[in-house]
Amino acid sequence: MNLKQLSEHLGLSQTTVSRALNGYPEVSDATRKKVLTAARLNNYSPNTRAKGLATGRAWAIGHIIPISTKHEMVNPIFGDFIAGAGESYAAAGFDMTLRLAEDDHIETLYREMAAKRNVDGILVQGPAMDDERVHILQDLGMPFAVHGRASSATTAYNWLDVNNSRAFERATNFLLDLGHQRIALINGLEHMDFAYRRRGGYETALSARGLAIDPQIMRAHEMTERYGYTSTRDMLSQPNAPTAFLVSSIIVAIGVRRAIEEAGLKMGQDISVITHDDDISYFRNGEEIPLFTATHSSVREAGRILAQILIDQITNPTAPPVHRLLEAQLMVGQSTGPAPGRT
Amino acid sequence: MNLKQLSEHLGLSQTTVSRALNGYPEVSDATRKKVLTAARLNNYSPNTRAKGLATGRAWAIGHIIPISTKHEMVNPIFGDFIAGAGESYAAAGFDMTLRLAEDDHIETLYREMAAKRNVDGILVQGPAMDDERVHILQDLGMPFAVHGRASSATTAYNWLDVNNSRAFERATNFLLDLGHQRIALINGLEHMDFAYRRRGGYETALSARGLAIDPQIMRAHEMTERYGYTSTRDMLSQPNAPTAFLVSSIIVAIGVRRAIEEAGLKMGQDISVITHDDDISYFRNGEEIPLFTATHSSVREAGRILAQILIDQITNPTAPPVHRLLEAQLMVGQSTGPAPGRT
DNA sequence: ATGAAAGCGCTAACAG
DNA sequence: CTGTTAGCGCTTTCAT
Repeated sequence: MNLKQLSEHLGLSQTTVSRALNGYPEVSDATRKKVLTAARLNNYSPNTRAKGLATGRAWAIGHIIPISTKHEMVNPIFGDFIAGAGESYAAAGFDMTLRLAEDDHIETLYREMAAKRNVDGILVQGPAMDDERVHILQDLGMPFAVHGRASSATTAYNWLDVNNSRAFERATNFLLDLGHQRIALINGLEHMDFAYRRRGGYETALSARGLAIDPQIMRAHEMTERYGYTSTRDMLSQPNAPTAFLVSSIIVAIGVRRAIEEAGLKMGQDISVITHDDDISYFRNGEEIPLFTATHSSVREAGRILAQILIDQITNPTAPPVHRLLEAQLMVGQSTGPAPGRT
Repeated sequence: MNLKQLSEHLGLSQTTVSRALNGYPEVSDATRKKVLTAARLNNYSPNTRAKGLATGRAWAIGHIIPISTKHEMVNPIFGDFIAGAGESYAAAGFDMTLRLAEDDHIETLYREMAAKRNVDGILVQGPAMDDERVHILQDLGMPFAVHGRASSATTAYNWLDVNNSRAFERATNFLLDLGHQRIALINGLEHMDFAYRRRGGYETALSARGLAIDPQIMRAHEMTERYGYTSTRDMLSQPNAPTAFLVSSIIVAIGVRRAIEEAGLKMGQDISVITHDDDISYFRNGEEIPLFTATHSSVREAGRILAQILIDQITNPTAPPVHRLLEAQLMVGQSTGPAPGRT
């Protein structure tokens, strides 16, 4: 059933029916009611492409997932984020268009999407320190919003981020307060913005207490379980082994915990571990790992907010960019114990 | 730059330019060459909505993710699957439209998508035993393909699945050959088709050797780490505890392993564990868990194949439905050890 | 308050 | 081989 058929069925013009359906004021209440019920009864929904062609809007938001670094997709927070974003999109009548792209084709893809006009805006995930995507999108005049921040960008743009440096500074202080002197940092790749900031917070806390930054107990790598395992095992076998670990991802922490167990050490007794991740979707039902979580309850909420920001931008292109910095909230679990000999 | 502008720029009609671009044979080679280079130089890409409106095709495939059971999104195989599907889509010029839906709104959503005509087909993931989606889509006349199978469906449809029952039968036999008599099954929710089939394979193998099916050492639940942990701990504390575990997901296996370690048992020595998952994306860099993997190398390949099947169906709607059953390949790792006292 | 008609950008008969 | 023309289904002036 299309608009023409519906209008013929009602004995009205397409115009009136369209206006009634879209809430224009110049339609009488009686006709509007008739139109709305008829539409419902006949299972009428406007054809998105026709509507888009007429309005110059695609009614879709693009999410581009880089595939060269598997990282993004596998990240357990990914699912929650797009679940939240999807809620906002659905409420506003937008679809979510997913595209997978090699890192080195990203610019071509953006240009193509802009030309094809099949998305009204793009949501950028996992920005690197000097992320080029921000510049490209600004260039293209394509509305966008970033989950995280791209430090290199100079002009204003829409973003939402967790306060990563503060979170790691507080986590480090927390461990220092417990008496730890050797705190290892097992970080993500530090060309990524979030990882860079996390390291900054860690170093700030150490420096503030006059402690040295020791590269021997700092690691940065793609966040896999294996990475957590090997780096922890490696550091534990060093002469001056760390007594605490600050871990940048819950996935990595699985490996960390395994290495600790294999070394015959007891979590929360011989050793302390704090894991930071934006969300805990993977372990939602397990409380054994202490966590920072964003105060806005979860990454899902972040997705919802950021998507709304992008929709607002699309709806009102002249409005200034918006950004939100969420504070992480410390949650302490059983495996965060005091430093050895300080029980 | 749109078609009109491009054609004016070239001094040709829109028709000729369109034909040249779309590879129609009745265009001279000279003109085609001219058109193609001009298109490239001017960064021309056809407007998807206009093209869709004219062709009656949306150039998009829908992936609907149920959100009531978080399960789907979090599942690590999810990412690989859509990565593979995305490749096929991109090659054929299709976009991927993602929608999140509550389980109980799925029919409404399907009807709406069919009416809006913003997807040409739907890819169904994670089918349950008596999945209604197959029937609804057949009803709507919407092309679709299923990753897995919906056992209840009587008419033919497109699907691709791993041979779950054979895989679990072989895994069970493998453990039986090692001398195990008490093999626990830690399965997914058994209203899901894959879990139902897996249990079938397990029971077949036991029955073939005249062993009893013991509900005491069988579990079925949402596949979380905690579930693996608690159910394993529970079963290990039973009087006649299992000496081997057959686990239905790599995530669950993390919990299983933790419970085993906590019980002071040694993997591959006191106890055996076999984990089945369609893919190993999460632990791609870790070899410590034995796995079945689909012979087609990975779920990514499955996504690629199934997407292509769907595209073929859309392109040629009269062709009969296609299905593929992939055999799992047994891969044995260090933690699959002999039964206790049989070294 | 309602309708007629133009047009969004493209494809696909139909002509030549 | 190339061009003219009529839609695809909707929104949106412009009339009435």
